[in-house]
Amino acid sequence: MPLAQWKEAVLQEVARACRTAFGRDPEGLEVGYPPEVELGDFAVGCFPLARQFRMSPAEIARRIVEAAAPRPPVAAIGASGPYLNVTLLPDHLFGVSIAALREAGGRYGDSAAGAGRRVMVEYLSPNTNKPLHLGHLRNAALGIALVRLLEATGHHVIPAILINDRGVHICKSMLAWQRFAAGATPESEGMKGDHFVGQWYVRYAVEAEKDPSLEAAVQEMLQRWEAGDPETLALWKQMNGWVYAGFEETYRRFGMRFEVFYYESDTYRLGKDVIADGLNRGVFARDGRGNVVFPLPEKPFGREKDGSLKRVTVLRADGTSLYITQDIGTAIRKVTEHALDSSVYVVGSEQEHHFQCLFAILEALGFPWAQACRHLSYGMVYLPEGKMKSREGKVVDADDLIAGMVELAAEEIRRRDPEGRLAEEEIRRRAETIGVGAIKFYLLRVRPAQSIHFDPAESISFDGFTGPYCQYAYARIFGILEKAAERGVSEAGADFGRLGNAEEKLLLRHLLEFPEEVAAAASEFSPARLATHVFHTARAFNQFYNRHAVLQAESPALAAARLALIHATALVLRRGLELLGLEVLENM
RNA sequence: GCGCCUGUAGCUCAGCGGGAUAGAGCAACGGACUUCUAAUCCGUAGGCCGGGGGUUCGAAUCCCUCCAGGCGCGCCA
Repeated sequence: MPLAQWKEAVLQEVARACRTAFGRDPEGLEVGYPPEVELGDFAVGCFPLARQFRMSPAEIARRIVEAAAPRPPVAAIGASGPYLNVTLLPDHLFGVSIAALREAGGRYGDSAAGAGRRVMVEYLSPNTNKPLHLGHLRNAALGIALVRLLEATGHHVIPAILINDRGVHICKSMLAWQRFAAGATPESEGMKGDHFVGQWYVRYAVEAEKDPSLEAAVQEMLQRWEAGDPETLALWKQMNGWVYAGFEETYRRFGMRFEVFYYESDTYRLGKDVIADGLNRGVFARDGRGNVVFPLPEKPFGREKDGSLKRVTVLRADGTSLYITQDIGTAIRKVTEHALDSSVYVVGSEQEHHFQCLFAILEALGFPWAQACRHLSYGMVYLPEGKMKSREGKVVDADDLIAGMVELAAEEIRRRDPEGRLAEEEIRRRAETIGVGAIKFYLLRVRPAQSIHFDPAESISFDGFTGPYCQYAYARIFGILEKAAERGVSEAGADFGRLGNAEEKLLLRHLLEFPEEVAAAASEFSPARLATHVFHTARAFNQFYNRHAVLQAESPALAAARLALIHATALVLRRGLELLGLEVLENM
């Protein structure tokens, strides 16, 4: 981590000057950056020293500068009010940093904070009665990025999905198909399986409006399903099979990957034994109606109006289970089957209370890993008209959105290739990477806690703070590297002492900060933080690119140094985008 | 009623373990392609950082309070 090394060098040099000036080591100093790169590479505010030396920070800064006798890698220390601005020798700063970065290669930015820890990340909980929508894509984008971020920080990550494949809602599409489809299949209709089934779910709602008796028929079907009626199970399996085939396509296209699939039809019976055991041990209690309840600790949950502890019902009096019953069972099953240290749930913020309860219960049951479990909560995705409601048909379908974005990207590619040199296959390949990347970046660029107001016009933009902007910067660098090879320009003989203009310094700073940003994004569960940094890096490159020539630089030694700098930039952009779940293109 | 989240430029957002003149992107206006890809860059304009109080040498950032919006608050999932 070269950045830590530079900061340490800065602190040591400041400390040395401080000893000369005051005869004592400074305490509590931190290294930051000056507001303008021209002022220096690093900055140290002298505020913490005011108490120590009983002097104004500005006066302390002045005296330290007076006493400074900079040694490599420090080139100069200047004072600006209460701040010390430290400039490093460019051949050290650029040379060492770039060498370290190139050495790390595709693993630059990785760390070992989570080494040895096994964590399951569960994301996306689709229902098998309708296709995925925009909300699922936000969930997926966050899940994909979180998996990669945790891996980059040394965790062993097991990506998992929980599929809601049973219940009344599933029976509705089954019933509608049975009554009205006349044997139609996805194949016969030429439809993607999940869309095909979703169509019958919608049809049910339409028909139930006209014929209230369908409600009872659905309940009956659910009972047959629970009783294990072979015919019902066969239909259920067939229709779910169609849906899974459709989902598979969307998973693949959006880059979702799951190692473990949990099905609610398997897990919905779990948890009862644990609850019985907890009841015996006094973790749970029975309320007046015979329900098994868990009294929520006052600390985070507060109390009821009457002063009693709030509680959640974990098992109904009649012994039937609830959502949380099976979640308790599934959580334990996950840990025991995969030897986990912790479990992460990527689920919408409307379930925050549910997960707080779940974790509190697991902790009360005495599971040591409960404290390490986390809920990555994210806000809603609103459409211009309001919240997405699948039953009202006001949704943005995931497949439609992806296809639309890919098509827009293809149009843009064709517009930039008026002579039609690109093969159709190549256009499609690029459009896929750009279109999907645009969606992912759009969904990741704001903090998870923020709700997203989906703006169709803005979401299809490829300019500014977008995925394609970052991908474009990478492609530009790749173009230069390609041309360098053609022209026989290499990085050999690079003189890093010639680097150091404002654009180069700013770019290098972003490269140096990358590892910290990756670590922070992982520990804060905030891919948005990394998205911002990748964008800033791409922008810093574009600014450099527009002002300075690489291959046509004033001297071969400078050209070689710049080549090394942009090569390092490409590595950071690629890795950063990769951690966000985006792919890069060598040509756009 | 209670809990959590959110409130920063016309719009969408970043910054919020306090520190130099509050930053982007979009939209608007004006510039830059004979030169490594203009999906780019530069410039102009646009802010009582929701209101009020407090802590501090210093507050968008910490504390209190109020206002507005969202989500949730045992026996739905």
